[in-house]
Amino acid sequence: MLTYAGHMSTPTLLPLAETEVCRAPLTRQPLDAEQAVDLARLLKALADPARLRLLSIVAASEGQQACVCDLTEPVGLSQPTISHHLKVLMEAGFLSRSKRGTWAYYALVPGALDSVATVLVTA
Amino acid sequence: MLTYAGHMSTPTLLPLAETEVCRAPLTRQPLDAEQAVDLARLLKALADPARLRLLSIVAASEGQQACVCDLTEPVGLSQPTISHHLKVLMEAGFLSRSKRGTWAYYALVPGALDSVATVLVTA
DNA sequence: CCACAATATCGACAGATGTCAATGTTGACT
DNA sequence: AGTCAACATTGACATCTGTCGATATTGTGG
Repeated sequence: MLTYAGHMSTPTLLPLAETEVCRAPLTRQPLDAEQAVDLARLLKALADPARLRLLSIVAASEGQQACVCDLTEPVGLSQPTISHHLKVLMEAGFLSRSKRGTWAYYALVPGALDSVATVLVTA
Repeated sequence: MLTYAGHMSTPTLLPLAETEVCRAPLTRQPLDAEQAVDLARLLKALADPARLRLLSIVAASEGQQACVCDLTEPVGLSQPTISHHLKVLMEAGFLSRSKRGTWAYYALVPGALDSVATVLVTA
């Protein structure tokens, strides 16, 4: 689904998180090489302090969305660096981008973080 | 607790996973800089295909433990590289090591993966 | 059309990371 | 003691990554 107002960017790369939703916890049976690479790609996207803060700030914002100008100051990095991190999170499927006027609003992709959490859980 | 048979190695670095167990999901409120660095450190330890496979193989092994010689062949990397990855996972608090004779048995630290999963979950 | 504001992209650079071969350590067994 | 097996550590190397300044792109408003 994931229909948003405004112009929805079409990511050139496939949303990685989606390919990975329906996996059993990694503690149930060994992952093969391909599954490991896919999951590692998602975790790599999350494994950065700035990106984690970006995700949490977006999640805690009004309407679960925020524009770049709202994110630069609290994280304390330059605007190009923030844009870079947002792109990484988008390509991994954790964020979506909708453009309204000059502003680009980033929002959490529902279920993306949860699918990673599900794979990690031991139960 | 975490009492194991055999000689239990005492990691020189504090088990990072433990410091991080009691955090609310990152989507509830923004993480501060320190929390972000801590969580990123854990995710970095997980964000590698070889290490994910190591974790899953250990978890699926008899008694949730395996020695290095059992891990080298299925992962397809050299023994020093396997030892390196196991060390990373140990220092992050995901694996523990108990030595019996010449063999070093690695085992999942109960709850370590789950605590990361809990932080990631959206609910 | 022209300036300006918000983002994105590019190029460069320092530092981190994954990998292996070589070597060191430790314990078992004769 | 001596040898061998399992594992850890070291050193080196290529690659990846995070960061910024500079520049390009796109949309707004005069």
